[in-house]
Amino acid sequence: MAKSTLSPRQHQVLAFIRDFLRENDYPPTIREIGLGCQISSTSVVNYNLKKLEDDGLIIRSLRVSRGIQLTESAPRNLVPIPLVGRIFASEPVPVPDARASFAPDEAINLTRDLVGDGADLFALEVRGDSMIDAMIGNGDVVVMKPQIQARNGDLVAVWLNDSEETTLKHFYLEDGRVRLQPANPTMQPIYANPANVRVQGKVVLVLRQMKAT
Amino acid sequence: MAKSTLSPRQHQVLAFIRDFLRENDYPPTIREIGLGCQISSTSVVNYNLKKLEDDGLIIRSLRVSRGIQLTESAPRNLVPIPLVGRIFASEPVPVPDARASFAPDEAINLTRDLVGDGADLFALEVRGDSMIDAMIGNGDVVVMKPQIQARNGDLVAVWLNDSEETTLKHFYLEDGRVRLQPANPTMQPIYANPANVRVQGKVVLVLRQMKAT
DNA sequence: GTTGACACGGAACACCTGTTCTGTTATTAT
DNA sequence: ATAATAACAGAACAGGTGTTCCGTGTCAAC
Repeated sequence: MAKSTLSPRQHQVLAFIRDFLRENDYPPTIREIGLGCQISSTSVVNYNLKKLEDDGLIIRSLRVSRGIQLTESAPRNLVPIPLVGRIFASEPVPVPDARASFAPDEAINLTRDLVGDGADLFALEVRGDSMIDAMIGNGDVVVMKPQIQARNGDLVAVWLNDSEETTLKHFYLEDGRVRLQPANPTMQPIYANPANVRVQGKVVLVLRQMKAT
Repeated sequence: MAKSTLSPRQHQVLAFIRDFLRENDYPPTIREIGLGCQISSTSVVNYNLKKLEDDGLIIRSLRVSRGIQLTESAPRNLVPIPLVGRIFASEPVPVPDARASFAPDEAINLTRDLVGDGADLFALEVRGDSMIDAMIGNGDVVVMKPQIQARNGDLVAVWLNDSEETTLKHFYLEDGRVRLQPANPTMQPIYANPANVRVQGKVVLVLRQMKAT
């Protein structure tokens, strides 16, 4: 049922479905396929679709309009990441609620190969030059994953209780104290008491967009 | 027509469309949306869909069954940018040929709202810490647009003839000489003779991806 | 109180859509 | 020649589907 030679018609139909899907984002109807492939009868289209399904090239949903999927079609690889606010040195990171509703008009879409599954991720726009020792400047966008605990080496956003500021540093727990290492290797680390630092999230990705020309 | 706050219903509908699309690869009908969102009337679904369309979140094809596309996942929104090589301080930027063939597995896909039209763009991976005064570190990826001339304020990759190195700086032509200003405002500019600098391209975007957990 | 916008329900309509049935034509095997 | 099969056309049907019209209730403004 799987392997057989495709007739020219079946190639034509398959190609049409691909093109149609690329153009419209939804599959064609039987009659639209007929129109696009110069097939005057719906039964003939249905006939060839059945062949394609027998060959495992498409999957049909019975009695469903436009119920055609390409088996080759890749899973959706765009992940919308809500841009939930800004990050200042003088304020804690505004970590969003677990399932807070977000306005997708304020979202950044990235491919799955960049951010993986993308669950729980959120983005913040950096204001001010206070993160410069993390090589992050004014206007940069940081994509973060909310988490309370950090592992050694993670670039995390931490709130320092006594100095009352947010900073982005590489996190190391060693000898009972926390070393916060700037990403810029020419700068010196900060040492802090674990009780004094509150990890708010881990930086997954940094995005800097230049002004339009 | 574009800017408004989405009602909970509209969030619910939008989320349902996303989930349905992920599950079936084709968009839902109005009645399927109503079923999935506990909306008993098709007119109400239609009403909310119209709102979503007015907000630019979906695109509807009139009188077409399942004629709904998410603007966020429109295929035309994705721009593949070839990752053509690495950039060292000690070598000129490897600007690619106009239409050199590139393997798609070595490409970065970004949305059009980030990089615009995307024509001619190419990406380079930065090696070494020599670009730190531009807030660009080892492993960062820079997306560049090839160009010979720069406008004041552009962040450009330039090759310095006499010191024989590549650097990323903000470009200013003033009083017959070139001022190369580091993006990091705490650092001092370099002044150079225009004959000594060769502009190779303009930085459009910087991407920094953290190591996987 | 009245008005108007907003969100929703119900019903009806016309068309779309998948399915099925009956034929027709050309090719190939027997 | 005859039969079988593949590929196609046309028509008809039942149900799906988008659209539209007419309501109801709520809420804030005036």
